[in-house]
Amino acid sequence: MSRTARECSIANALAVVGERWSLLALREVMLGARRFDQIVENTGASRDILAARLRSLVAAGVLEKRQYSEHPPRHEYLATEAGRALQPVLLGLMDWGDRYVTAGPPPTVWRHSCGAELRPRCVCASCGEQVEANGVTPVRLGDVRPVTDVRPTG
Amino acid sequence: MSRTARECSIANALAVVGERWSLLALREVMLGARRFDQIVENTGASRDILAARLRSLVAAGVLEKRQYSEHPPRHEYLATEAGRALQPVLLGLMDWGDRYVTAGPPPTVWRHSCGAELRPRCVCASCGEQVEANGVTPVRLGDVRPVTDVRPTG
DNA sequence: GGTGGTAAGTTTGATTTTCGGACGTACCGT
DNA sequence: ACGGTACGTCCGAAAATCAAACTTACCACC
Repeated sequence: MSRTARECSIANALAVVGERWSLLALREVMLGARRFDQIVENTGASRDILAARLRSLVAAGVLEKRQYSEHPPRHEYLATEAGRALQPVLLGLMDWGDRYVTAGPPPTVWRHSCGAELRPRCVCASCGEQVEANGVTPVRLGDVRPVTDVRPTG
Repeated sequence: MSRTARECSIANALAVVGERWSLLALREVMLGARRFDQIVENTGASRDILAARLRSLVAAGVLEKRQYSEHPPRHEYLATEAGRALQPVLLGLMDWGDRYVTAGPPPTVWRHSCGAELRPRCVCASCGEQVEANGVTPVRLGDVRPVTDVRPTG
């Protein structure tokens, strides 16, 4: 594994949702595709990898697995509060992808409860101003320290 | 590769910055660690993988590679406008990691230009209200279509 | 002019992960 | 009994990742 790394909540967050297919699986659950085969179809992940990802997301408390039929046994995946709290990350990625990667118009559009087409903005909770990269400065940094393993177990 | 997948800017964004170490490398550049050895030390990535990630981020227009010394030849990496535009994603991940993953106090703290400790919030650009997961509904979804390759070239 | 150090990678060979297709299990409908 | 659906697991092949050693290019000191 790695020798040293900065102690950092970005790294910690990515250890939980940063592996391939994890955020896309969460996206599907948020979009209402809650069943295994739908998530496979809509993400394009391999069945075994997706099963592993869903297991680890459930273990991390991001998703919840619920049985909605006993005969036959059928399950669905729901976002927990922690999972719903990732919405800003998904919306941020979508907005960035719309602007800098996707050619043509945004493939997916959301509506906010105010009635408008949702365009997410990142603002400072204190002053309400939009956060610009040059208006933000690190004031305390996590230490760089020896690590044995950066990655999630499982 | 995969058979089908949803056309989606989240997936497109992740094809550019979703591989392991990419966002952590960008984090380091944002924090002011612009040189190769610093990024290796602070992320914990292998040198060869990091070199590949930096190459692909430069190719995608997220980072820029600049020579700051000719003798000896030395280089640094800077965030482009597209790279700086990922700040909300990094802050969103950090905030989520602080809340749901990292034990104890936030390892890294930023200050906003207003003087306050930065706490990022995701709001609707139209009404300014904070975006809650249950206040957002998809109104148009990208098609699920056959794909040959979801991943970035390189 | 030889030794040591720094910076930015590249090479190497072993390990780990991912891939997609086939298979398994449990049930339902006809 | 046969076909279909849902939710995975298993398999061997292919690709990605790992850590350490090596390379190149320069500078500083003795």
